[in-house]
Amino acid sequence: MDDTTEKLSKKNGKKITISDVAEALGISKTTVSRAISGKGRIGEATRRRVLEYIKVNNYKPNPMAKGLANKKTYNICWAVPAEYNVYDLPFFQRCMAGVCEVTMATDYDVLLSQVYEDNISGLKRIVDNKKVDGVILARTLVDDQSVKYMKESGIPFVVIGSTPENDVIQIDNDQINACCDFTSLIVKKGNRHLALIGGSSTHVINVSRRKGFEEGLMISGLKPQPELMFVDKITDRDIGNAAMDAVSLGADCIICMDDRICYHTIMRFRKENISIPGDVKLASFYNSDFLATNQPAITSLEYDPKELGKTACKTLLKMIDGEAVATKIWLGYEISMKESV
Amino acid sequence: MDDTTEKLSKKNGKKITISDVAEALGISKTTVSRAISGKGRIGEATRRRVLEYIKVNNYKPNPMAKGLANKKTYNICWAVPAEYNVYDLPFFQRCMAGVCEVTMATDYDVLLSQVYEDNISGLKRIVDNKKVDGVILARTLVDDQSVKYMKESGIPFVVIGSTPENDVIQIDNDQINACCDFTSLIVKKGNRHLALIGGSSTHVINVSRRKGFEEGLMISGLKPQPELMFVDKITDRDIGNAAMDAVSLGADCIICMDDRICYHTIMRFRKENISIPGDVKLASFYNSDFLATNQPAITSLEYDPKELGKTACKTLLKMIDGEAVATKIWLGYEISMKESV
DNA sequence: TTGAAAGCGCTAACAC
DNA sequence: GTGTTAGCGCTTTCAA
Repeated sequence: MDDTTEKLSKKNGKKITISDVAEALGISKTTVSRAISGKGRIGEATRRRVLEYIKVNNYKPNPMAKGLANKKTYNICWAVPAEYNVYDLPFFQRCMAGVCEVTMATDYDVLLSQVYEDNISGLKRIVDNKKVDGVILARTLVDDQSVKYMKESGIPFVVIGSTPENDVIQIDNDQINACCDFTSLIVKKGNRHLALIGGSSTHVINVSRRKGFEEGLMISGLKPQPELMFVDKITDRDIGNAAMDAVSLGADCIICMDDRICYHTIMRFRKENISIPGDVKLASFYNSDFLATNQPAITSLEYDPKELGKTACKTLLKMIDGEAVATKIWLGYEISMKESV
Repeated sequence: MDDTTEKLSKKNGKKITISDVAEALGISKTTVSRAISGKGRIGEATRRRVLEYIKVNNYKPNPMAKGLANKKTYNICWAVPAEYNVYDLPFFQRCMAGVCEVTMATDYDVLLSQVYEDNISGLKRIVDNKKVDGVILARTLVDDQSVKYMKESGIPFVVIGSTPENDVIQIDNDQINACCDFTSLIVKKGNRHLALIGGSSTHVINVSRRKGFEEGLMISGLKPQPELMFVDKITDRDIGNAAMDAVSLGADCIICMDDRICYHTIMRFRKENISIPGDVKLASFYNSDFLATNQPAITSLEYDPKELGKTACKTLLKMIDGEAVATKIWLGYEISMKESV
């Protein structure tokens, strides 16, 4: 934007309004509005004249006024967990990048809300204050306050992940099948005693992964061994201990539910001089860049978080426009076999 | 909120407006408005009656209408780098948490904008569309388009970091002094050949850290050795190679400009069987959770990113309210000596 | 101390 | 095809 344009777009230092445009062109505000929105009948000539003028003069409609008039905000809410660890970060960041990429191509902007497992007041405020036209919940819990609240609120929303609640639009990778496939493939590689180390079972994703793991064993003709399944391991200490226990109990391969668990397992093994894959094999249900540079390379299940974000956002935008959408949208996954198994 | 309140707060399923409140109380909208805003004269009795009523009925003023009337949006923009390699950095997330914490205690919400080094169209759109009352730039570049654009725009903004541009409100840790202190302390520990590995010199922070490093050597009576200073190392490969070169050139200690660099250095050394601190010592100019659990613990400089976010946000809010603020606000740092040096 | 009325910038019936 | 008019929900003079 050069200086000339800059100056033209203001009127005594203030932004120009639709009235200024109308007046300058000697037509009514309605006509200008129609030219811009494309709604209603309007002569092709006038339409072009208006469009040309607003382009030259860099006129931008005021979203506040527009919002007030048609009861829309042109904002969506990206609700991310406030409690997370570094290892979850890449996931949410990539999802968010997907969301932003989609909104950039539309009239929408993204309002941020941090939600806690036990405190969703931030989300509530944004929704109650009518500051957004829809919301994306970045993760789901087994018993999820945000989901319940959003259902009551009546405004469009989607979740990234799955939920037991009915009638909720969900965008997810098919965790159960993915983990089932992954597990059975590892069994095919000759491993018979698979251990599982997982995080909090308040998270739907952890429950699903565990389920997939068990199914994977079953279809391989193995029985899940409860003593080799360690769940709700939150601290790095607990994770490390679970890993050591798995080894003492004779596990030949440990599957970690996520990268954080995998990372702490590796650290503990390094400390205890347990070699991968010599003493025990190792795999992870999710691969981020953290593990990407590890030695040895970790066998893992890979998803595309950015695509999740994009799909979630596109779906939400459709809902806001009143279009029908599928309740459940599944995205793919890839299995990446490496030296660690 | 129980069901009764829930129902009271709606009128045929729609949110109640200021008119509804006025009507119900048999007073004018003006009076209701005054009771809420606290501006203008109003009888104590009526004021309390109104406040009581809106509380019971859960009335929330519509920010769109409010915004249109007094030309405010009650949103601020949090502009973060969109580059892929910063996605995983906890730094920006923690800053953001600070920003959100502050806004939560006010009427403001946070609008997100991803900015690229060479493309700030997202920021421009948000500002041009008047969707925010102010913006926080999460990092600064040596030649920063966003800063220049924001200066022109005329709307309040602050930067986290430093900038050569004049009259820009900056919130930063004193990187130069911090890195200088840190470097000289490491020299005092008996190290004579310090290598530096740094990221892009388009970032102000990297330039400052390098400067601090050089000053630290000088005040310790050492001369910076150009061959031991590796900058603009972006990819994990380049970083690893620089680290290997530093070792072959006889460095006794390597200082990494940030965690990502430190992480990749560690990974490479692990691969090449170079021991820390046995073969070479290692330190980082910034410590995040990345390194927190590393073995051996990494000597590092520690900042408080959340505090940066909080301070930046508070400062911006003051500016929006027309208060005067200091141009440069310095936050502290701590040196944390660990086994790696 | 309170209220009537105008206006913020835009949209959408409803006329013409 | 275009304009008039009445809002959207709130704030703010200006009177009373």
